Amino acid sequence: MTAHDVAKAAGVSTGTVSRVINAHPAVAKDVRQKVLDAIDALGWQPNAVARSMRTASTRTIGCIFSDVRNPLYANIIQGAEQAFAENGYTLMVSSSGGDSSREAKLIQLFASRRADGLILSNADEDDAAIAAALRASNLPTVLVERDLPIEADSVGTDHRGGMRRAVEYLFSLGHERIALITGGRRTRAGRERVGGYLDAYEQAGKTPLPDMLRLESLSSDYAFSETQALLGMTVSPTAIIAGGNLMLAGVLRATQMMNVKIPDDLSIVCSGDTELAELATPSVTAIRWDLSAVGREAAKILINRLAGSIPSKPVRIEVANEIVLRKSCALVRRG
Amino acid sequence: MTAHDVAKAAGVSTGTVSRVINAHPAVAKDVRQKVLDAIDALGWQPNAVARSMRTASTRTIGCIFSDVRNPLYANIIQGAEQAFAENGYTLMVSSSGGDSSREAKLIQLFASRRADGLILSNADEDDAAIAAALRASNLPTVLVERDLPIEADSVGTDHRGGMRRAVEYLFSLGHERIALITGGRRTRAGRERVGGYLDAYEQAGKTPLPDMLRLESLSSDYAFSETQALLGMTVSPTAIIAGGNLMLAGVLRATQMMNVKIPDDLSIVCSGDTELAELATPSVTAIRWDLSAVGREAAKILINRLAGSIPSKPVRIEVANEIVLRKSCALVRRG
DNA sequence: TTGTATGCGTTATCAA
DNA sequence: TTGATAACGCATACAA
Repeated sequence: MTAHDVAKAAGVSTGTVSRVINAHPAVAKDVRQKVLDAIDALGWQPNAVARSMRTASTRTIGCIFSDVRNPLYANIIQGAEQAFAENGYTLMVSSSGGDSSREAKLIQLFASRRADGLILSNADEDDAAIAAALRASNLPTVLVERDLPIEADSVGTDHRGGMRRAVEYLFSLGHERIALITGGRRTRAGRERVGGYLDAYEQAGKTPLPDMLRLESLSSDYAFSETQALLGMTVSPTAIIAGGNLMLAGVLRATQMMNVKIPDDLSIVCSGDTELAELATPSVTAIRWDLSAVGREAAKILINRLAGSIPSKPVRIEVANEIVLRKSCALVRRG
Repeated sequence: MTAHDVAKAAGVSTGTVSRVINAHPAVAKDVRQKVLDAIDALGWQPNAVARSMRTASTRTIGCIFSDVRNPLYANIIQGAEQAFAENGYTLMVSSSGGDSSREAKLIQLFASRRADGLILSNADEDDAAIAAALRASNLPTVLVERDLPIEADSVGTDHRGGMRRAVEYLFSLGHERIALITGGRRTRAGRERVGGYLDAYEQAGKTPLPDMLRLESLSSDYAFSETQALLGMTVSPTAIIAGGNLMLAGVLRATQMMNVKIPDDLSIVCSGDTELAELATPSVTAIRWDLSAVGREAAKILINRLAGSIPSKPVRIEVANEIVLRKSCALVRRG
């Protein structure tokens, strides 16, 4: 079933069929109707592959994240998909498992599939192979929570400000020994979180104990083991910040196992709001932002960029965050 | 940059270039090397669109779920993606928002994009437009947790058995008034859950009170309002089963708000294990199964079907489930 | 073993 | 306003 069949059925040429489905103005009304009737009768749909071949556009966007199961990325994907779908784009998604070399391969894969653009949140900003693959692919790219040495648009949230306010809030409750468990040292998001933490200490004229910083991984398991280690110290933290939305689970597993009373013995704040934070007992104070909006903004930028309707200078969008006060934080115990 | 450029650089014809990248045996070793060198030097990658045009295969699979943010689907997608990626397939994902007419459009979209196959978990099995679109598309399809009047492979878990065992477990604790809050009446999964519940009652020679069944929606909000309604009844349930993995949050919101003591005042079981079930206080007994395996099995079936290595008769795979006993269930209070 | 030539189903250019 | 025709980049049948 091709445009040729439709043309024959409607008694016109394939060119006219093409003009009709592409809403070309120069088609007589009655001819147009004849073609539409034939399309209906035959149930023809244009072959998108052939169309892509001719137009050099697939209306397809490649998405690369470490893991689509992470609600952080699932929400971003959902927001992006909605905006893209409204504009006739389809999303190809892939999980890299946080493997940088796989990410480079995926960039090449999407390039060979002739995606029109890319949404990328890669594992390691310092891996030159990623930037190189991106440059070689020549694909318009929106980075999510990342910074790379290429000309690319980017979207993210203000992790630095959010973390600074979280620490300041804990200061206001009298906490001084605030542990930060997080990862992503080689990503903008990770660096900003640590930066915000240090900013708060510096502005308050305080110095954090170095062993309060646990910066090696964003995994739940890491949060679990580091929480145990922190709480086992002779000078242990009075508050823990879980800087990554998978980590609260690990912190809670550890505190439940060790029978630590929240917030009496320990205050907890997490970065990234989840149902777990809301419904845990006690509920957990969180740094929250609109994840769908991150995806939506990324999509909007890419759509506009592909339409040529924004200047070549890279665009940066920051989605605001806020602290949701719940019941996991209390005044630090004296003595 | 095309195969032509590579051919010129290597001093061969495009046919030879094609044979090299497709591992055709009839290529001399030295010629092969020359071509590989040229490919390397030029950094050429075959255009997948042109290749698809010629081979009538895109090595692309369309995925249609109600919402990729639902961990149920996110996990399935992840499992499927892994198996597909290993076989050179790329996933196109889309969320329908549970809108049947959008699902039909998505089926057509993926058909026009010439996906090689489909993974589908649609909202309403009774909507004839879905089956019609599927038949018209002629795409090999694997249904996930669904049954449709078409010849299609399917994957799912044993909801009937899982639910039956959950009810039997509650019987063993002395519960008689067990409420079931769930939805998906027009899906296999939903019907099986209700079937399992009724099976258990029948086998025990008991009859459930009709108002213990709340079967209108799988949403968290529905679970919230129905839990409130159930607990407000004069003859209220002593146990609630949340039959859908988004629903536990709604049940917990309601019980927390109403200050209901779990498990003293009420026992809870949920279908679909989550971090929330594990880490809530008390932890919640759950019907659990391997979600990635569901996606992986769906992918395997499709891969084999596309390779022509399975018989035309539809394949059905059932992933086993089990009940994880936690602390949300107790002996029913007498008096 | 290799090259040549054709066609996949569109869109777009050019002529009529 | 419409039709004929030439690409798009690859894979493959056929010829050599």
